[in-house]
Formats: sequence, C-alpha cells, structure tokens
Amino acid sequence: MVVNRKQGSPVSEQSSSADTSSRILDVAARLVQLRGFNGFSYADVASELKITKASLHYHFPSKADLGRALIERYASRFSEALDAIDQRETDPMAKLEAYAKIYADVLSERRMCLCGMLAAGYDTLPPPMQEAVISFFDVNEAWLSRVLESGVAEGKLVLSGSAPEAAQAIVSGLEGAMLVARPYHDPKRFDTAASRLLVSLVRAAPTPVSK
Amino acid sequence: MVVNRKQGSPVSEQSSSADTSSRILDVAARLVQLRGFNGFSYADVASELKITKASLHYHFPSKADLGRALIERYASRFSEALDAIDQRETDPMAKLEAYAKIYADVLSERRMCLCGMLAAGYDTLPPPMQEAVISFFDVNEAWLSRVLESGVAEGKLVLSGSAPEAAQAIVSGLEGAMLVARPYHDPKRFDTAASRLLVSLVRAAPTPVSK
DNA sequence: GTCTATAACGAGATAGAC
DNA sequence: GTCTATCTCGTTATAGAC
Repeated sequence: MVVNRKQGSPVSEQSSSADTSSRILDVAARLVQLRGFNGFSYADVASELKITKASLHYHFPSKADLGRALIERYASRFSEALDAIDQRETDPMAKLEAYAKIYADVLSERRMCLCGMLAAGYDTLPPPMQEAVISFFDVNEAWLSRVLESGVAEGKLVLSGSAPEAAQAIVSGLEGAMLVARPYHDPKRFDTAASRLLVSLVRAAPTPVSK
Repeated sequence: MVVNRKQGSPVSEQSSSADTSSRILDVAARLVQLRGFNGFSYADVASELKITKASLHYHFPSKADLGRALIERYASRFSEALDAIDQRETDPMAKLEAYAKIYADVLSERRMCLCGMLAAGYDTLPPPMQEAVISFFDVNEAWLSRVLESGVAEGKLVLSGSAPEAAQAIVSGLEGAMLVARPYHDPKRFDTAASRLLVSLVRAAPTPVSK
C-alpha cells in the first residue's frame, strides 16, 4: 500500500499519469460504480491497466483492502466537495442544489454513487467496508442537517419535520433517483425526480413581511 | 420448467410444501433480495433446499433463466397487490399509503425490492432480465400515475408537476429509502423517509369550498 | 514494484445413470 | 425429477524470480 494524493474533479478522476495505486483506485472505482463490488474482478482492473493481477495484490493485498480504500477516497472527496460548497454558496437552497449536482455529475458518467452501489450488496461486504459505507451516509446527512437547520434559523427554509429526518429523506431520494434512472440511460430522469424531491421536501419560506 | 401457482403474502412467500420450482424461486428470491444477483450461487440455493445443483439446472437451465423467472413472478405478484389496492381503497391518498406499505413489508424481512436490487447491478444482467426490470418500473409508474391523475381529477390531490413525473419521484424515493435504510437495520428509517417523501410529493388538496 | 507460475477454490453448466 | 460425477472457467490469493 502506498500514500497517494492528487486533485481533480469532485468525486471521480482519471489521470493517465499518476502513481499506480491511484490508477488502480480510479479503474476499480469506476468498475464498482458500474457493476457492483461482486461484479468486477482483479483481472478486470489488471487488464485495463495492462499490469498483472499479482501487481494489484502488491498494492491492495485483498479485495477487502481495495474496497475499503475505495470508500475512504470517495468519502474524502465527497467531504471536500461539501467544504467547497460551504465556501462557494451562502444561500441554503443553493447549497442543496449544489449537493444534488454532485450526484448528477456522478450519474452523467453513467455511474451509481459508490456507496449507494455498495449499500445494495451491503450484506455481502466485509465488515470494515460496511462500517465505512454507514459512515459515508452519516457524514452526508450531518452536513445536510446543518444546512437545513441554518436555513430554517435564517428563515429561508421551511421543513416538514426535523432537519435530520429531512436530511435522511434527501439522501434516500437522491440515491433512489440514481438507482432507478440508470437502467433508463436517461440523465433527465434523475434531474426531474431529484429536483422534484428537493423542492417538495424543502420549501423556500414565503417572503417574510419584514426583516 | 413447470407451471406453478399458489397464493400467499403479497410479494414474498415461503411454503415448505409446494412444487420444487416454486421453492427454488422462493429461496432464490430471498437470496437475490438480500445479496444481489451476483451475490448468490446455485450451490447456495441447492444446499438450502437439500437438493443438488444438477436438479436446479433441470428446472432452470441457466442462471439467466432463473433470474427472468424471479422477476416475472415478482412483477406478477406486485401487479396483483396493486389490483387488490384498487379494490380495497377508494381514496387516492390511501392507495398511495397502501403502495408504500408493500415496500415496508418487503423491508420488514430485511429484503431489498427485487427489482431495486437488480437495478443496482443492471449492467451485469443478461438482456432479458434488463428488459424485465425496466418493465417492472414502467408498470409501477403507470399505476401510480393513474392514481395521481384520478386524485387530481377528483380534487383530492395537488401535485407539483405532471403525474408521470410525480410517479417517477415516488418510485425513486421509495427504492432509495429501502436502499439506504437496509444497512442501518432500522425499519423506522424507511418509514420516516417514505412518509415524508409521500406527503411532500403529494399534498392533500385543501378542503374545497363547495362540492 | 512488477513479473511468471501456480495454488486452491467456487462458479455455472453438462452427461448419463437411476 | 433427482442423483453422481465431471468439466471448464474465473476467482482471490501466494511464492519467488527479476
């Protein structure tokens, strides 16, 4: 295993010149997001990178190691994207729309959310990967919850129910919209479902009479 | 392959006395819904039924055949459940809640929706199964769309957007709520997300002034 | 850090007896 | 309709040379 760091688009990337570990993660991530954790093999990754399976095992001794590294990198990049939103946007509704755009960008490469995909086969995952998947959702919901809370506090949003519950519904809705849209090969399908979910779960507050 | 017919709970079932084909489908369906299509094997099903893999191949020559039969039976039972709702409920909102309850019942056995699970690994499915998955979603959305349309026509529902689009969002939302709730082993998680999605996507119309 | 070679196992599938 | 036996291939993983 090797330390790797490098920046690119929010949550995916494909730079042909990078250290081997990174390129392995790039290819493996794409395959998992397209086919699931039980739907790809070391041989698939090796042939695509034109190295041998044995080399793969040098960097990631077991498939469980590879899987854990995939989630950690994905979650880490997702967190960076959330930080970027916090710095770029101030309006809470704009933050939510930027959040949904992360998903849309993943889907535009025909990929499922890595952790949404892993959630489907959750029962077949090695325990370290299971914990990492849960953690990903927790982090996302915590961030959304903060955005919603402050939106409500500022009088800019109206929720039906608690912020953590609304955050859960948003994550669920976006993951589901990706899941169902993918078979149709139609990104529009995600967009309409996602925006409908967002605007109905979180209504912009009516313009206040005074400020 | 053998004709089989028998009634039980809406979309799942487990009767120890039934013809072999049915029992194979029972076990295989549970395994797929728990572990995904690439997460179970003929050996798993065989050992659970205490028959041999060869016997399995007699009833379902290839795994693709088995998969297609699984979807067809699932979709067929789902359609029956929808018919039953149409006969049992008249109020459109009650129909929608009954619809969500089908999903909740599946999840109560810790299962994912069969077609939601298959949608995750969609790219790895044999083409006949892919078509069947799409068809399942189409049928569901068509039914929901009819319910929503008539609810609007009766003045009992208010939608933001077209009925087919709202139907898509409902299916997406419920599938996503199942997907994310399962790792948490918490049925409540589905219930809160699902009811929040439903009531926010479809608002009961304000009581009309006259009728 | 990458390779060749191979081990050890499980997968889907078939032949043919009963 | 179910069995035993077997085939072939793909899978994860390791040993050891370079």
